[in-house]
Amino acid sequence: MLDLEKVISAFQEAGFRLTPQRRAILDYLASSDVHPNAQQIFQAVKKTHPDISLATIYNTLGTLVQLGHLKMLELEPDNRYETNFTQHINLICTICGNIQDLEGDFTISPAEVLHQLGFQVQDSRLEYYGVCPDCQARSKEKPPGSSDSGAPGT
Amino acid sequence: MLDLEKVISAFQEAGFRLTPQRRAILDYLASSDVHPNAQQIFQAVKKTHPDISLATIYNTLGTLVQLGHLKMLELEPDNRYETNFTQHINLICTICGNIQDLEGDFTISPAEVLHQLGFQVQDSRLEYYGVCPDCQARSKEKPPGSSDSGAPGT
DNA sequence: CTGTGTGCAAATTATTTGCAACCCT
DNA sequence: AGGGTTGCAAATAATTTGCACACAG
Repeated sequence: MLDLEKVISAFQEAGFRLTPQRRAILDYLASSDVHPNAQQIFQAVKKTHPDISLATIYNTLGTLVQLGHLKMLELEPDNRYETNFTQHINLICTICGNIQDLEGDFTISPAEVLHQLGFQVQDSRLEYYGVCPDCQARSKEKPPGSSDSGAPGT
Repeated sequence: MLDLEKVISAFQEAGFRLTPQRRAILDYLASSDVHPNAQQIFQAVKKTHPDISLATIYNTLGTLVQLGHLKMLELEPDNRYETNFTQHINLICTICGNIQDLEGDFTISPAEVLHQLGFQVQDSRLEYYGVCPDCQARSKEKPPGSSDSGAPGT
């Protein structure tokens, strides 16, 4: 899923070093099709880097999210990360916790999902993230680059 | 948004008491069109019940979620709650944090959202929660009502 | 050398839990 | 009286941060 080469070059172009720890995290993300949380990544990377700390995991994940190569899925009780940036649906099993990607647009109905994949939809959640009209207007008042602009971050 | 009478009777039919604290929380939820988090509810209810504790807020919210009258929105850095159970889209502004409900089905495109509401979509998230095929098969092996059935939860 | 990145440990924050007192029925 | 409910405080747990050392450019 994660394009290792692209991420590595983007990483370095942005002025970040590709340390062994970061490389190991990237390798894990590139090799797995799961939607891991920080702990899972930590445990996996510890096998080859026993001294790595959770802080490094979080640092690297944060950097990857900033660079746009990783997406954070806010899911109780912790956050999970995914490398799939296509418009897709996450099918989340409320019993086993498994998350499956369903490629395609958003127009597929729960009934179709059940018919095609056997996934029984009980609930759904759709969110659009962006800039509301008020904040758009507000950003036009002050030219961008004013002193106190809050970080628009994700 | 929240149907006070319905919730109150459901509350009592389920064997829960309608205490003044719970009543105050319900009143707040019924009166506001925001998607509050626990802290906001806490602060609001404290005005009339200065001694109320956060634990009571969480208890009540949990009960309401169980009874199906409240929906938890997992959003960093904390959870928010909404009373809107219709199929709708949450428009979340990444600058001011405001959340607006957009009624309707899921087929409206980001371009349409921008055109109709002026909300500039940067990212989206769609999740279907339910039971995956494996877990469906597993539940058929043991007749329902076996000893260890995990709570399917939200 | 210089500064980025790391590991460690402490700090922060949201949420949960144990428990004694309380109040409704 | 009795059990659900509360407030308080302590416990959990995920994530962030401060800092000194390590290492790469």
